[in-house]
Amino acid sequence: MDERDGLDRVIDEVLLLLPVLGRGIVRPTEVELEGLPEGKLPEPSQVSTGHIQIMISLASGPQSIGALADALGVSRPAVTQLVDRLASYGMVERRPDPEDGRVVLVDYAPGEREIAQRIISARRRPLERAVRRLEEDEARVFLRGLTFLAEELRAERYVD
Amino acid sequence: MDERDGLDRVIDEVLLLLPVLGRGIVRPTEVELEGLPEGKLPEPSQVSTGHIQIMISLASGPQSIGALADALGVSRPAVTQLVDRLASYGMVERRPDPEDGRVVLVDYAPGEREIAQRIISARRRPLERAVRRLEEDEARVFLRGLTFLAEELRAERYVD
DNA sequence: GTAATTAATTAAGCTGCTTATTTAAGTAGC
DNA sequence: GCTACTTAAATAAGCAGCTTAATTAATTAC
Repeated sequence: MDERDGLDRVIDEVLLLLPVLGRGIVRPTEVELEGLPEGKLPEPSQVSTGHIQIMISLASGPQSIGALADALGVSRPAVTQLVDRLASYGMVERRPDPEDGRVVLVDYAPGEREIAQRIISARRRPLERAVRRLEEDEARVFLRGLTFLAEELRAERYVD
Repeated sequence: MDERDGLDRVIDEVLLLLPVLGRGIVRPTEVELEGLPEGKLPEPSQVSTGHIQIMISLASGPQSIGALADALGVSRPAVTQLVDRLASYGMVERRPDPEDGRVVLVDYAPGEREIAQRIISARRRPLERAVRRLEEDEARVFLRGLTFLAEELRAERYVD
């Protein structure tokens, strides 16, 4: 009884908190170029979650559009669009796959790898600050909660 | 040293998980009307986080557009739009404020309060399942983590 | 009673996603 | 070696949710 109430209250609070988080997470943020070579990115460069996910994925080597779509959990056209934008920033390049003429491999443009790394770090910063306000075992619990939530959301979506 | 590594790994995993969550949270979901009076909502009714937030806010009485905007953390025009849609579903109504002719009060349409309640419950379900996979004290830690994250994201945004 | 403020709406525009369609390249069957 | 199927990506059209800037209407201040 007591436990139900306690959990229910927590659930309600999370329910109120999630939308704020969702918007904060998904919304693009201006990239601070502190210390970056000027002119590499056009001034009002905005980087969204999708862009970050792609940059992270490319860290393990060139990827096809399809592979990126699967990694991001979005459709192929969505990735085409995200890559278009990153390419227009000069951040990534498209290359034909020598082994299969149909696939397009996406990779960092020359020298952009470490710039991407710095952008990822910037994006990671608020998250890092938040997690560091927790003890290590608490942080693990936090991650577990997020994982559960992602699983349940996914399950809900595919119930149809 | 060891702790840094441990936390860093957790942070990286969260970084990868957040976009998926963000999309899952923000994206509208079809409302299952099981047991609801037919015809109340047009068939392909989609309810997004913003709509849910408004429905929850209205539980504590009629609210002005401005109050809702503050509660949701979005602009006034955004709320106007969300309310438009909910009104088109017949879920809410606009009413003039007798005390101030400029403000528009938003309230549940007659009889819609409990329907809203059921929609909120449906939306709450995956979240509830996720949280119930945690112990109560873990759930509290989870909520704390989310709160910290929301705070840090907000701080980041207003640093400019 | 004119001027400044405030609340909401309208307008225009952008991002990120979707599905359906098209184009191009690879694979099989005969 | 040509036709037919499949597969990868891009293009097209469209929608939701947000933004800022401009407009309309009501209130308050002097």
